[in-house]
Order: sequence, then C-alpha cells, then structure tokens
Amino acid sequence: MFEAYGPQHWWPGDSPFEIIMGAILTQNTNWTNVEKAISNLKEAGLLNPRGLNHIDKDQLAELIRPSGYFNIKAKRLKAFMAFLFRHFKGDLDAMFSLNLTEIRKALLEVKGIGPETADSILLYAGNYPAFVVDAYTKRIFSRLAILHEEHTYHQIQDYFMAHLEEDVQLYNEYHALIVRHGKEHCKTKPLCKECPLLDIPCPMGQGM
DNA sequence: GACCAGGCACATC
DNA sequence: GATGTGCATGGT
Repeated sequence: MFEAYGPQHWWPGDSPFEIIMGAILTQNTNWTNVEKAISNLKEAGLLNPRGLNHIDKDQLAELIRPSGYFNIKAKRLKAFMAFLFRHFKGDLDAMFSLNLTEIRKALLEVKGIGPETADSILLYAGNYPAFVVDAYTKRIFSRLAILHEEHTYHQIQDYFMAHLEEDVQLYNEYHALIVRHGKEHCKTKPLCKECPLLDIPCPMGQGM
C-alpha cells in the first residue's frame, strides 16, 4: 500500500489538541464533515484547552453541528476537557507524560472515548506505539481472510502488534494507508464474494 | 431517496 | 454475554 499510495502524513491536524478533538469528532463520521466542525472551532478561537473548557455545551454543539451527532459529541468533548483539567490542569504535556498503559486506561474511563478513539489519541497526538483498529481494518482484512469481522478490537490489535515491529511511525502510516485504501476501494459493507482469497483459513482461528 | 461515514454508550432480553 | 438502538450531518 505504501508503494501504491506513498506517505499519508497523518494525522491531518496542526496540534495534538486539534488531533484529539478530531479523533472524537470523526466517530462514525465522514472526515470532510469533521473538517467543517474543526474550522468552526478554529474561527471561534476555541481550538485550545482553555477555550474549549470554558464554552457552554450547547454553544459548542452548534459549532460542531456539521460533524453530525453534535449533541452527543459536544458532551464527549466536554467530558474529555473535564478529564484533562481534573487530572492534568489542562496540560496535554502532563497527560502525555504518563506511560502508555496508564494513559490508555484513564482515557477509556472518559465517557465517549472507546478503544479506537483512545488509540488514535495515543498514536497520533501522543506518539505512543498504539496500533489503531477501525472499521476499514476489519473490512479489508476480513475480506483477505486474515481475520473475521467478529474478532474483538483487542484481538485484532494484538494480531497486528504481534506481527509488526513496535514502531510509532510504522503504526502511524499503516493505519493511515488502511483508511486511504478503504475509502478508495472498499466502500460497500457487504463482503466481497469475488475475493479469491476468501478460501484461505483465518490464522486467528475459527468460531470467534 | 437510500445508503454510507476513520464509534460509543446504554437498554433489554 | 449477545443483540439492538439512538445519535445526525453532508456527500454520492
């Protein structure tokens, strides 16, 4: 994929804080819609911890409206801000001074941050070696008969991390390339019946 | 007009 | 534990 597409320069964002906001806003949402929401926040001068911590939740919802699910996402952004200020006084560097295991566990306790969002934050905002698994990862690699759609997030993550060097830049590029390829070639949800690789047994075992 | 997009929490059985 | 549902905009 790298030979075909080249470097993807992920995550698209100017600062770790912007990357974190984008990670929450892009949940089940087209990135172009997220860009509009981020643009609104930028214009309002709110794309920084202090600004987002102070804004009213309903006003925030209005600004991020284009990203969809705007009420629930406003709540999730505010939940992260509460977490950031409660534990780290609003200082991202302080948050990223924790080790991978500590910070991942803490992030997952924030309502609205699940495994993919947590790992996106860790990898792309914090430069931790956390492999990100998303819908495209499942779709593409299940079509290649390398894994099943039914495998859990962590089973899939473990599979990739067990077979790849622990390398932040590799994880960064790999996930970005998966998304790039998925957007261009794997847009439909139903399994590709024509895929010649479907007969290959799943190396992770059956019945999961 | 239907379908989809870089998930997640929560209710119900 | 598994299965189902709400959340919502904008592009194809």
